[in-house]
Amino acid sequence: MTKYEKIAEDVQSKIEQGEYKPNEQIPLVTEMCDTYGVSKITVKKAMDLLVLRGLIVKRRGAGSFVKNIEIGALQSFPEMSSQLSGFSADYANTPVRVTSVVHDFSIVSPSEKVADKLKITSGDFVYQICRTRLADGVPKVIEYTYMPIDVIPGLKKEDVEASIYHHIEKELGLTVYSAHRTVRAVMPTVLEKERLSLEDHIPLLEVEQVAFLKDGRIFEYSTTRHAGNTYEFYSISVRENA
Amino acid sequence: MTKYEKIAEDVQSKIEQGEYKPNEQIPLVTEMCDTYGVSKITVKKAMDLLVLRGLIVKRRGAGSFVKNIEIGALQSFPEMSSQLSGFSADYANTPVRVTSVVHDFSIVSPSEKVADKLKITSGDFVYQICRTRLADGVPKVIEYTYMPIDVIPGLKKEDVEASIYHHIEKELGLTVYSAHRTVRAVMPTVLEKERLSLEDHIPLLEVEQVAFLKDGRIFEYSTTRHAGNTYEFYSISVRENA
DNA sequence: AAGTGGTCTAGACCACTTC
DNA sequence: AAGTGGTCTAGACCACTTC
Repeated sequence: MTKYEKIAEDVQSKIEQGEYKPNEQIPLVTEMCDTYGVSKITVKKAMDLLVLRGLIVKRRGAGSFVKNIEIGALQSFPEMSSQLSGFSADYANTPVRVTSVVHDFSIVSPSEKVADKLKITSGDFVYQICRTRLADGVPKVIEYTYMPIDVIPGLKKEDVEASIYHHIEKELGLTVYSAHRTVRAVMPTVLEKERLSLEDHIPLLEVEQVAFLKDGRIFEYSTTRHAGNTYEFYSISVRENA
Repeated sequence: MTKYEKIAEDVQSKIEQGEYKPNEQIPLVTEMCDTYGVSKITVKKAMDLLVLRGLIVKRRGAGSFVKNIEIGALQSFPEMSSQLSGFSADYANTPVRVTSVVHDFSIVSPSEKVADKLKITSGDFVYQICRTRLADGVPKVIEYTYMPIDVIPGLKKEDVEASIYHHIEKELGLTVYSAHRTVRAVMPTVLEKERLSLEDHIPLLEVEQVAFLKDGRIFEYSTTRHAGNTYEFYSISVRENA
């Protein structure tokens, strides 16, 4: 772990512990340089991370301050906002038991749309996966996933039943890097309504995603449809020239 | 504009113009130092901006590469993802005419929930605004907005009929800094269905937002409900230790 | 006028990829 | 072994806020 990551963690934990309270000023850059024994630019880089996480605001000429937000929400918030680790990880630190019903796990030639999203040709093969994910037995979301078999080799039924991200990061040693998402409100199909055990007239939150590995390759095109009354999508936007 | 902003703009425009193509390597950091006559860390800062915008990936030991994405989508994408400028700005560079129907513009004591979101007491007053926004006469979204009158003084009916953000940034000289958002799928109420001229069984995308000024003050709590078939929410997530 | 954070440099050293 | 980007420093100078 780098120095700036350590400093960011330390300050974040002090905010979470209530040592630095909402609206309160945090120590000056120069003080932190002394405290942590680093240069100014390293402190700045650490604090920039906390700005991106939505925890502090910096005001040139005045100092840096804890944002006036729900501290209780912090534990989940920063993680939710990047959301690069999949459904299983959302519940990793909870007692909730995650299971999957696999409706489809096959290798097919991609449709034109899927090939276009994955930036492959229709001659390449892809995994086609459809799963319902359940939390403590309650269906939460239906996932439609496509992954090039060249990029994610060796995917097995067991992985699909458990966690695909585990296979990618732990078995293959690849790193999930970024995701481009589009979110919309939709109505379920008859089949989805049944699979999610939905009442009438419950909308779904659809998240369409193209996901990239650290080496720049696209490894996934997926559409997830979340039962509207049980899922929220979080996002923190910050001016670039913060 | 700073050096790193200029460099980021230059490289981004070269990507948009197709001079640097998807999957192609962009010039080395050392080359860019020569090209732009700056130090390494300035080039790095510029390229970090493009990483956050989802345009490039950087690979230590190998170089930096244009992401394999739709270049055509770029014009809208980076702006959409920060979305800090309101509905009017979304259409600022288009020929679309934005209008508003103001259903409510009053000053009230906030409910407990609103006071909590705005971090004020129920003794403070807030503007309570409900508007339907239309693009070329077609209703697109209903906004429910609350703003403390102390933070945004002098808001008038004309501002609410035109652009509130214009009043905030141009009249008051304040800067919108960041927003924390929660997105869900919901069904319209009977009234919303009428105001948005919706067919039966069309869901809405609800965006609940707490927005901050550069000086750290919360200036807005709003809920916007977008007609589901006409609105998409974009988001780019990137690993922090990119 | 004093104090804050922001930008930028030149350069040392390091982690990682590629060959 | 050679080449890539990443981290970090010490310090100069600047933009902005506060008094």
